[in-house]
Amino acid sequence: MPEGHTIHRLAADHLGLFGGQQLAVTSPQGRFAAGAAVVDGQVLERADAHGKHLFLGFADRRWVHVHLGLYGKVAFGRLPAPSSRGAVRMLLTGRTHYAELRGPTACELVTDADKAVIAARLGPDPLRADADPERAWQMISRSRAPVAALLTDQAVVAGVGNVYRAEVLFRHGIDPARAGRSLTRAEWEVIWADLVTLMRQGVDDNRIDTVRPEHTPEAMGRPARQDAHGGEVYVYRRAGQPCLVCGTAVRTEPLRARNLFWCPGCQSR
DNA sequence: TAAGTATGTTAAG
DNA sequence: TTAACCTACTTAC
Repeated sequence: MPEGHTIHRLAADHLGLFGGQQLAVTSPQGRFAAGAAVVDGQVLERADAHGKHLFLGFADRRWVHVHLGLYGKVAFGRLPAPSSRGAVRMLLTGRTHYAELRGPTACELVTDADKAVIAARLGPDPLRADADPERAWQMISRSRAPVAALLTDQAVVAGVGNVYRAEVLFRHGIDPARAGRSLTRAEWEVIWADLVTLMRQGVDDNRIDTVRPEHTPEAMGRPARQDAHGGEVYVYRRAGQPCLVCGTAVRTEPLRARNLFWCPGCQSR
């Protein structure tokens, strides 16, 4: 589930379960053994999320930088930890709970300076209070690239992934193939505001829901659906199925090695 | 049991 | 542009 909302939720959960505690930090799988040894026994002081990057801040300004990539997951549980299955890259053990990290693209020890370098190459994050959507607009309004590609470019907007980009474009009737520079400022402002709303909701619910109340199956008089990935969405992974609003078959096409989903009936603007 | 797919990024060519 | 990486789940046989 790793789009930005997942990472911000993880930051809050780590702080809530482990903040201010000395943690046992190990790498049962071994690939983070050296880094784990450095922070083992240290107090977790902070947790920060920037886009899809998670930073766990220990004493002496040492950060554990985690990027889940496509497969990474964190599983929390109450102690005692069960004998875990599979490869656990990092195991955190606190007073009452544990956290198991599996399959991340990145799990490494970094300094303040390293963290700043990562943050500097990211665009504004709709989930951060310090985000400046104007920075994204400057790039979008000058780009010939499709708006769908710009939205998942982490240098333009940080934290948006394949689900949020498909859904936010659907919600505003925008053709994903349109060039960034064809967007009006008003269209961008509405997209940004909606990303803030949707992603905050995603953090609270720990899943992605984008379907407006008036379009739920119940409201539309259709049988209830079950989306395999949890949340209720309009177009993501619904290729070939009828659009929840207009009935047109949802389309999919690869865009830069990711599957893009959209409704040709609703998204003509 | 095997094959296919995935909410992502990086490095090589 | 392509391959590589990492894990878990679903579907096909």
